Amino acid sequence: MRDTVQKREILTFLRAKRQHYSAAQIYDAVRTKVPNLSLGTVYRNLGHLLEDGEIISVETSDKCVYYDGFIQDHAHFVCDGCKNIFDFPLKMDIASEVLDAGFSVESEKVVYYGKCKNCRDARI
Amino acid sequence: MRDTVQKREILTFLRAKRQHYSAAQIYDAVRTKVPNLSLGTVYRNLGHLLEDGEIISVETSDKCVYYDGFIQDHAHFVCDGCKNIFDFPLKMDIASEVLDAGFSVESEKVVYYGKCKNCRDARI
DNA sequence: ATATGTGCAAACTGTTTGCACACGA
DNA sequence: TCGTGTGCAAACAGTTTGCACATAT
Repeated sequence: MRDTVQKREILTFLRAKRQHYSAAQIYDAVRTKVPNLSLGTVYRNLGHLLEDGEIISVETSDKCVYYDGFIQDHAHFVCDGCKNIFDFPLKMDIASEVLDAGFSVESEKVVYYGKCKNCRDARI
Repeated sequence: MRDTVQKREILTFLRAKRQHYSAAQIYDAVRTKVPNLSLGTVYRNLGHLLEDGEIISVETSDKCVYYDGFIQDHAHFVCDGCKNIFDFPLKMDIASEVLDAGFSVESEKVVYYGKCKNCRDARI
């Protein structure tokens, strides 16, 4: 896997803040650094980075995938109100039945849905 | 919410087996009962059923959503090899930090990724 | 030098929607 | 009857891909 400006800037952007971005948001942001970046390139790089485990993805009920440069195990909370995604620690044991069944677990995703404090208080 | 043949057959189909189906698979299957069913109707009904909590959805890394008529809390295991989705018990405490933060959790989704026993043995 | 990445645009795929008609209550 | 659901087809949005060119190694 070759080292290109595009890939480097995408990864730098995703690592800069502990937030979660769609491909389109990444495209818009990174284009300020790499003006004629194309969306196809964003998708291709996100694919590579996912495969290499340099980023993770969050599938919400939303129609698009969100990407996360913070790759330590953690759970996500998706707010029904403001649609923000929050990180939370993950203290979870893989159900022993999975291992008993002879399955090998490579990764796990935990997503909570509900209302964050702000939206709950504001009744959004 | 009105009681229609289409809705009833979709729900019956999803409840018949403890499996997970895409909208297209549901469409194909239910069309044997309701010959001129349309895919739009399938999507509209899946939307209603989800809202009413009569079914749940599983977002895998796949591009389409899978629907599940078994709605007791449980985790899903998505096999990288055969792409099958398996059910497992969910024994998980919501991270206390979520509640401490004043967030209200309405639902949670836990998905494991890896290889099921067959695919692991067969090295698929 | 050469294989891999890029930009661009077109293609693809799952999903949504507007409309006229059908049907459940 | 009247409001909601349906079938159909077209529209949509996110994502993928083929191609010719560029670039990292």
